[in-house]
Amino acid sequence: MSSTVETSSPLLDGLNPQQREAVLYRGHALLIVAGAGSGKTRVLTHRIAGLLESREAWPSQILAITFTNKAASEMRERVQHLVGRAADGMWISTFHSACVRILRREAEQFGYSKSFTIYDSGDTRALLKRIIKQREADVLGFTVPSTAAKISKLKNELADVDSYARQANFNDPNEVMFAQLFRDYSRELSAANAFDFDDLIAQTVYLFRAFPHVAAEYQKRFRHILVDEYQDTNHAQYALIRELTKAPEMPDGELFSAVQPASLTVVGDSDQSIYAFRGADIRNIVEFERDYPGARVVLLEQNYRSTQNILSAANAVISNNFDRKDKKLWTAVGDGEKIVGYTGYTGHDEAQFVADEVQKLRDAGMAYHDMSVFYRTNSQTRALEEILIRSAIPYRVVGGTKFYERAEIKDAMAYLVSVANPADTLSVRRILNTPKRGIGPATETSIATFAENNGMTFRDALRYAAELGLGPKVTGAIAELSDLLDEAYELSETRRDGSGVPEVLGLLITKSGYLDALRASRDPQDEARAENVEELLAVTKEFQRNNPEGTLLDFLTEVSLVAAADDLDDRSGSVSLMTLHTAKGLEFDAVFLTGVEEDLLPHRMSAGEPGGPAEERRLFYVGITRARKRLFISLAMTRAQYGDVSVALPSRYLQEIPAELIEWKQSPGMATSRGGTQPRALNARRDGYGGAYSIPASRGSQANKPKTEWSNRVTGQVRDNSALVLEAGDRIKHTDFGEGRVMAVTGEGAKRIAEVQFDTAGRKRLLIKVAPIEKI
DNA sequence: ATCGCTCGGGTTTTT
DNA sequence: CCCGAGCGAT
Repeated sequence: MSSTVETSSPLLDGLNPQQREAVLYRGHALLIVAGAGSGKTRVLTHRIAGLLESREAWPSQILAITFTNKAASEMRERVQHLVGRAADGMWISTFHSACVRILRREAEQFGYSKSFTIYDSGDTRALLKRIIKQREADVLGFTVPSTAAKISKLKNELADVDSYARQANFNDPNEVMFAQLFRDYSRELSAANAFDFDDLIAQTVYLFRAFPHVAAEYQKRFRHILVDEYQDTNHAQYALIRELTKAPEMPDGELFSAVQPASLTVVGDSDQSIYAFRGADIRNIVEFERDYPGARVVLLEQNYRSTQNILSAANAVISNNFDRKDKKLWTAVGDGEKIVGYTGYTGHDEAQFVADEVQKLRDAGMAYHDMSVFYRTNSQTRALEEILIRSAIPYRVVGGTKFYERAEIKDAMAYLVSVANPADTLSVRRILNTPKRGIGPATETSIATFAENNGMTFRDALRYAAELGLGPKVTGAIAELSDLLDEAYELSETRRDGSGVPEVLGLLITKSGYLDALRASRDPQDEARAENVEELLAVTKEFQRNNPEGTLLDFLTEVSLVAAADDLDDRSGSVSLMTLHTAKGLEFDAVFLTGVEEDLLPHRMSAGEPGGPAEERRLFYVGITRARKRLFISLAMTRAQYGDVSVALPSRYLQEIPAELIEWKQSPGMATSRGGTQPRALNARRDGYGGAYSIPASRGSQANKPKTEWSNRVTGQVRDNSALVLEAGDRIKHTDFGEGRVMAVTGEGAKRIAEVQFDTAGRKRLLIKVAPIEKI
């Protein structure tokens, strides 16, 4: 049914020929190989709008899948911009939320109830911990993380307990034990009416395979399926798409045989595949043409994001990966500035470089939120944060230890889950003695035993507190908790309309005494925890405002599926800090790639794995291609890890960037060449590296500056200068920068900032409260 | 049952 | 360095 969209349509304005082809092509399968920054979201949204405009599809017949909620809402917004309200009826969501939506509708078909809850990796770990202990599997060397990883891997490959057991070697006690653990885990999950992350996809595939009439419903409904970031799909996700793009199978043969399979559009870039560790299979995209014979392939190579210098660096790096389709990004915008490189003596030194450059960019008119700092591992944030705080640069860490992973938030959420899904024993156990009610492990066990003996859930066993033969105090505490959960349940049932979720949460955290316990605690951290719980209450109110019809279950689902990048607020006036993984799909005017060292990038854990170095190179490539105008690459010669420092070597990938593209403010060679105070071993190992970097002659003056400029001594001690009064004209002494004169003081209270002209280290902004300074 | 101490172990990336 | 587990004291 190939009707054509007029070539004069405004949908095609400003698109290059390849983009137009990708928008206009009509056929059963289309692969858009989209290099970084080549306008793939534009192509996808215009393609969707074209389908609607030409009446080839109703909104409800379109399913667009992304990996993050952020990408999904961005896509929805842009489609809305093109077609207005018609966007409302479309499914634009992540793999996970699309599957939750399907599973909630169909749960009863296969023995779940629609009130199932979703276990995050923390829940999974907690459950496995109990199971491993019960089976005493730890003596065989089973650990929670390794077991969790193995189960996850199997589920991503669509293996279940039975299929694992069938091929397991029963002479190997480890395999027997693992099968047992896997079985226990699966049993506990279904008893709790819960799915873990991997189940959401895998169970949907099972559902479709076991119930063809259910599958047929979705196969008929979705006529156009579009998948973003296809290179990051794992086997289960691949299988899900395959199921959805099959011709619907009818119980009695011919009736619907006229229904064609849905058309499939996938967009991806194998050079940006960085999730192999999570089961992503690059073959899904590489072999797409074989999977879908007759598929059209469109290549998008023109880049609309970065300068040519940045792209040339990216091209040069990625071309070192063999076994890839050659692809060269190019741009019409010109060379732009050179990449700036810097080698610090320590991680702190490197962080100071970042802070200084950030401030320079800001002074030149760039907004903080257009800059971002990337790193390979989350632990690298600490040094960066410390310096950014001192320099009074507003920043935010995206991802990392997330709000919803904090213990107090998980506690509060466990209360909500206990109300919404009483079968979820893990949650009920979690709140059983939180806050302290005098219910210890012994009592918990006797409740569990009672539940088992009487064939009821743990939650229901709480109703029989009196029959457990416990002391009056404990019995009363259990009954009180049970009553509270009942009361909250009643409330959630009667307030399904508007104010339900915040009211239920408010009731639970106040009447349980949880909030009061935090407030009354002597631990100063608990004050912040109480604030976090109140923050969660604010989140529920916000949720209810946005979803007046939203139920408690909807709220829990939404929270379970938020990802790191999702909460990135583009308009916050802060520099964002994130891992290279989180950075994928984002772009910034200025990007700082930090810690470009061996053992970090490539990370030492993956350097030895097959395909590891290639994947790490792609990660580096992803980082480079996030930058629009300015790219900074930095490393340190020594890196602190678990207390002591160790020598760091420049990453092998650094040498893959043509020397003429980088202007080193301090190259690895320079950093060591003046090394009177550097340990000898540091210089000795550098041989063979120094020569690879050209030292621009015009920058020679940099190297002659006194060493104090980038002192590597940064004290770790916490200080509080709240009492220090400074005003313009004062002389001060800084532990790192030496002496200087205060030029101006701005800000109030704890946020007072001094602008200081140092005698040798240049001009800096310092947060007075924490800066290591004294008046002289 | 709870609190606070010490000791030992583990350290990649995350929908 | 930061965490959780385990232990002893209250």
